[in-house]
Amino acid sequence: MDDMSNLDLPLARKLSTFIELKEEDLLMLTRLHENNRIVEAGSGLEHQGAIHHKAYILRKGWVFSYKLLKDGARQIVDFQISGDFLGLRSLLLRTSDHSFEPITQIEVSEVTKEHLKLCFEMSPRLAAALLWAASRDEAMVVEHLIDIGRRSAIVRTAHFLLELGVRLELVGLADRNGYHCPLTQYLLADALGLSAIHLNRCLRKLREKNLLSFQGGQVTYLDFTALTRLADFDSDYMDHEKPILH
Amino acid sequence: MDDMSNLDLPLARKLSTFIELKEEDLLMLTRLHENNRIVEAGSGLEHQGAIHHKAYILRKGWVFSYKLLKDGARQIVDFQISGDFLGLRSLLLRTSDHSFEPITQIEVSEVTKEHLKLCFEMSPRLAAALLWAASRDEAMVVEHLIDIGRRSAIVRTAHFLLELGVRLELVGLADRNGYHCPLTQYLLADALGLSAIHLNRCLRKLREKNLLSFQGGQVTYLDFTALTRLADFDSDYMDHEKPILH
DNA sequence: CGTCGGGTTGATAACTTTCAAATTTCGTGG
DNA sequence: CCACGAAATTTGAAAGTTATCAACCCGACG
Repeated sequence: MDDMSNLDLPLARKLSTFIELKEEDLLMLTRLHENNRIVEAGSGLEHQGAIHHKAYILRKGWVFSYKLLKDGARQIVDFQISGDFLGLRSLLLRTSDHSFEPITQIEVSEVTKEHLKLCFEMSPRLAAALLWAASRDEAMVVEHLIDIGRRSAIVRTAHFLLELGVRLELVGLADRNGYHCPLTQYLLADALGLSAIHLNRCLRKLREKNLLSFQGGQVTYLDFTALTRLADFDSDYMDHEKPILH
Repeated sequence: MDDMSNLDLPLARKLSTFIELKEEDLLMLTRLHENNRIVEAGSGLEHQGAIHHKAYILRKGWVFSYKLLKDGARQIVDFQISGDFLGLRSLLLRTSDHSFEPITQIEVSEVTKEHLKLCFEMSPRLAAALLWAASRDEAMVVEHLIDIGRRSAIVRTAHFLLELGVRLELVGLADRNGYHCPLTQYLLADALGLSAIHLNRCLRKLREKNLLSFQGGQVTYLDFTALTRLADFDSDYMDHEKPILH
């Protein structure tokens, strides 16, 4: 059935959690996924300040978006997972303000300005849903900001990993026990604004307290309730409702 | 002339920097500004988790958006100035994820879900421009994230104040000498993820180095070039082009 | 005049980074 | 299956940054 092949797309799965995707929306979604590429881990996708006017839908794999500072420090802004957009903003603004790099081998669908225009014209419902998804992503950057600004290193670590878990659940890549996570401690540290060494100690503390373990590419919740309590975790900001155009 | 009265709106001024506002756009913009309110400094506008489904355009004054943590700490996510949106996201998602509070007396125009719908239908150009503006605001939250995550306290302070200056320039409230700034050191500290005491020392250092002074509600650049160099400041991420729908 | 919010300063404590090095893990070729 | 090298993780010790606590100053305001 056509529906099945479409809901096979992580983005469709994500969107369909919130709006009922109609025939024309699924059609448009399929068109957005026509131009596919596979990119190997480690290759730069887009460079700071480069003019691209291209965006991607991440179908499979992990990516991080980051910015390098002139002193060589790196701040990771976000990790992207299946169903997320890459560089949607660079379609709207002249410069792309940060760079992307695949953590694993990834599969992406290229989305052009023309795609988006078409989408706005042919299926405004879908366009609104996409903007809703983008808006939701923004909400998570805000939470990330709060993590870094006002939470202690250990709380911050716990909170971030929980948040990541909820996102992965949305596309079926996590459950209440934990999830597979290909991040190195260096990557995670650069996301959390910590040194890798200190992060390592925080992870150890979380493990020793029997709250969460992050080993061998696997995040495991050891005591979910206690963990959310420690992390001051509240998934409300990811709560969902239909977007404005239904 | 009608144009003049419209460009008198800070939002119109901001948008018109990037797209040519046509008759129908200005008309729609005017409609968005029909329902006005004045709110005194210090009164809460919207509470964490409250369901509002209302947004505002800030016409005059300063607002901060923030989140309180359960341990009482406060992280300020952003300051809003003339022409900025308040709570646009709460129109799209069920919960508003953080609270707003006016710093000064403010003038706002209330924008409802219906307004936005109408806007999408009647003037998609304008709708796109509004989304562009929102996207631009998001880009600034990202820069703010980088400030907090990987810049030292003093660089962070300088960078943030420069960024604020550029935003104020867009609506005619700053020039290359500096700007009026009603923030207290406590507010600024909570935005930067610093203690007020440490921020105070950073400000002193910036003053002693003859880079920037922040006193008596006035930010003054003492040596703009040296300041941008210290702050690793690059306004590229705020660069502008026409939004996708022209 | 007294209070209050904001700003400033010093001393101390806590947290986090940096540097250096040992250990473990993992992919690859022998 | 084992050896090897590279990458990732872990630990210790020392240094640096930032927070916290406790005052004190100052101007606005009733």
